[in-house]
Amino acid sequence: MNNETPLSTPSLHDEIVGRIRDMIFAGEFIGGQRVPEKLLCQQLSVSRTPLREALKVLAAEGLLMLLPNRGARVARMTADDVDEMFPVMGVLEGLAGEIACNRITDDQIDEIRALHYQMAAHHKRKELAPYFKLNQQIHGKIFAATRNGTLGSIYDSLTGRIRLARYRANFSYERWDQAMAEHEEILEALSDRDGPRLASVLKRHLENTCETVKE
Amino acid sequence: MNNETPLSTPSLHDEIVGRIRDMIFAGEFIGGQRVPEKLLCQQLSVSRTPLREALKVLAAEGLLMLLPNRGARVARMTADDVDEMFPVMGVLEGLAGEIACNRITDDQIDEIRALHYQMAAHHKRKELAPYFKLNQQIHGKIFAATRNGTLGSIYDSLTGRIRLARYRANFSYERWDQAMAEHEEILEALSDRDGPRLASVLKRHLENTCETVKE
DNA sequence: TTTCTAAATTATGCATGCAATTTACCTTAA
DNA sequence: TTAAGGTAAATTGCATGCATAATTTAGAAA
Repeated sequence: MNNETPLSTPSLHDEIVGRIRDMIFAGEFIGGQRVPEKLLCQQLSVSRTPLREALKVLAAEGLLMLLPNRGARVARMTADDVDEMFPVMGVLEGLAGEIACNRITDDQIDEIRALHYQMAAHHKRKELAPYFKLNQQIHGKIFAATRNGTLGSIYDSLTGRIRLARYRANFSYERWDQAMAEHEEILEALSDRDGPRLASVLKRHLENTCETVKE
Repeated sequence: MNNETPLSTPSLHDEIVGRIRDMIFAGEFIGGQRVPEKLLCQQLSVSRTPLREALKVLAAEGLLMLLPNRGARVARMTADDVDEMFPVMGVLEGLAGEIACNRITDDQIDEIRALHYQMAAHHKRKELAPYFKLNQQIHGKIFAATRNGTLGSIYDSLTGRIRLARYRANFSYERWDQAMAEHEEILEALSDRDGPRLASVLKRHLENTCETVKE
């Protein structure tokens, strides 16, 4: 028994859900291959019951496929799936932009501005990974500023599933520069609290992202 | 052991999820009161393991609240929750209208037309329950016509949660007439495959619905 | 050597049992 | 009579065990 982490008292299965989710995002079992319960039990040092409960939840989230009597597989995202998701993301981002402009506080704008400049620095130095992380945080903060939990959780779920698609296929520096320019505009629209403009920039920005993701 | 229903072979917990969902929608345990596992086990004649798996899934869907060591409760929808959900529904309906107009087949329009006239008949006779059912089916068919599973499942999830709110508070016949008129327009726009118009009608229609639901 | 079949192994689905936490009840004191 | 405390019952969380379905492996025939 290795004590990787104590797995503190409150609700073990929730903890497990989070851990497996992280493992999925870390790409630990890509390829849509079978994930034996026993193996996960050993890795997380829990028994099968809470593990199986966690698998059900993750399947409901769309991160896993559960085939009856045939175990769990990481959901594989097809190009069609991604095509389906982007228009939905588009209207959600647009709505988030509108609402955020009405509700965001000055402090929140400052936070986003800070992240933005950090991100710009990473862009300048062509540091892709930290750029992506900041990018994600900024979009997350915009959704947080809407103070609409429903909107936020749907967005999180969609971005999570999109992360399953192994992308950055035909990534180009040109597109990256474009994305960065769009982010400048996003920050401007947000500072001006110009809802319609923010919505339209976000939508355009997403279409750009979509093209990048879709190879 | 009563054999209420055979619970056929393929995946018991899925069956349970569906059944409990139906029970929730049927309003069997409203009020946000504790739902003892044992009781459900008896009612569904299953053991606790698959039942608990089902509860986790329903909690992930947002239909149940799971308090650690304190059992499951039906999620109670506050007015704020509904306020959050409607703008999201709005953009989703709008998007669905746009996409549906591009993709819907003549046969699908005919199906919706048939449902529409049935619904109109129920409206004329002031038969509320069948009206609601048809209404729901029509909106469902519009989403189905988009052939966008992501969009459809998010919509289903939201409508499901809205159904938890005990509404028809200040229902008025005037509003009902208005809703019916909007449905006429919906059918027209769909027949003309006029995406922007359909999107705008659906949005207006939803705002009307929203007012009705929110008392 | 290849392929088909069948047994053995493994994994999944569900039921049950035990420990821990919560809830209900009852006693006791103010 | 009410409030507080403690004990008992019930409920939840997790582990384990057994039955069934799936997969792998071994063997035999072509």
